[in-house]
Amino acid sequence: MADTGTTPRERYRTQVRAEIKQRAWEQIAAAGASALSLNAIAKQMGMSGPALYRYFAGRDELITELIRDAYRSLADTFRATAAPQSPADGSGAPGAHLAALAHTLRDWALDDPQRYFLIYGTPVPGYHAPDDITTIASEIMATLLEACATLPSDGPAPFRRAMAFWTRLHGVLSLELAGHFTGMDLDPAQLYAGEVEALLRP
Amino acid sequence: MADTGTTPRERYRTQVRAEIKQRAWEQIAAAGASALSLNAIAKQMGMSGPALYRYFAGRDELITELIRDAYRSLADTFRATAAPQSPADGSGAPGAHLAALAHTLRDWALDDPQRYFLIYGTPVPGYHAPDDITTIASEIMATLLEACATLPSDGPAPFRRAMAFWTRLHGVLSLELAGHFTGMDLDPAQLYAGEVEALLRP
DNA sequence: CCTCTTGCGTTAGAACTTCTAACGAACGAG
DNA sequence: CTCGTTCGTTAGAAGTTCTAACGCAAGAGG
Repeated sequence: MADTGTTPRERYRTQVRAEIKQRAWEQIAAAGASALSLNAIAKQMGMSGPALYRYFAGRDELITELIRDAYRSLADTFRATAAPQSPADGSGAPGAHLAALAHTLRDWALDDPQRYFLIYGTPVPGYHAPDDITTIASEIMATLLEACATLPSDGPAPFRRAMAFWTRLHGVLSLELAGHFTGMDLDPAQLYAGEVEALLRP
Repeated sequence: MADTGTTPRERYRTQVRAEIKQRAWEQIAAAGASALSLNAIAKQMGMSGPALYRYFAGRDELITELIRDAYRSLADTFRATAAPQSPADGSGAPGAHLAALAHTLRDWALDDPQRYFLIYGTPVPGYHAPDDITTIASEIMATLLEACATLPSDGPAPFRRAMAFWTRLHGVLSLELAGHFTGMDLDPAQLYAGEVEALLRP
């Protein structure tokens, strides 16, 4: 499976890169992105520090790669979320695709909260993502926009609807993932579902 | 002004602590909380590294103190946001207090985005805020709840309304502050105002 | 099959970081 | 004026990222 690359060298290289990234994700899930340590990853893999620099130019490039993978993962997950049996003319349930996207988003975020925050969390003031990453970001937005365009248009314009969808769901989701709802006698899933429902009937 | 403490020693101590925190805020605003360096602060203040440990037990305690100050600042700013000339019986403009809180929140966040993210940004998996900080957090929530309770009650219950207020405004605000709207031909202030308006008429 | 270039992992070390320990000096209370 | 507390210092341990130089192993070309 997945013999990326032709030569044995390339295969080995991509395999090691993949393992490095996997350990990096484990560290990030455990203690956040700021606690990611190249040295610790190297030790876990049984090799000594600077060896990792054969695979990533540095900590920043590794993190950027993880951010790219996170965007890619969300974009693919969004794309794979088909409108459930809607006959392309938008009959069936009108907002089924949007609702499916909403629940896909929440599942994806809950699956790895720190991955979500790598995309939508606290920005680093100096940092600017490379162009290909912003391209993936607009892919995500495009998927959302398409789903909004299939709705009956007696409500707001597709773009306004998409922005409301994005901002409101991110609002609930990020506060939930950050733990701001704990001890508040509140079911985050229900709050989320309530916002989705409100979004589908304006 | 503000001669906190009686003895000269205490005055000097609180003054140095204040300067340390101020430099810390500058660093955080410039490069994010993860780039905060005690050594750099010490050098800026003309003293050598470990001297700061007389004033803060370590980096974590300093950051916790900054988080506390951020919460305190937001709570005070919220409390100071009076309902504009509403005669206590809730006549006048019904949602004036809520609208004022909304704009106060945005102004406060724009004034120092990293301070906002210190409260509502990416959480550190291991970290749990001390009890007094969660107390301040509930102060903020209480202010919001009170403002929601003065609304005509043909809409949702005050608690639901407060949650919608919180999550929706945080959704728009955090995405704006993180720069996710750049290059999107969209006025964040307008989007924000639109959400506020929608919040006031359900 | 043999060479030879390319790539990988190593150690050494510089420049950082947080943080502890021990020392000396200055300050203020008695 | 003395004496104890507090402050700032330097030294150093244990981390971190990252560069440089070295040796070895593995694949490519003759």
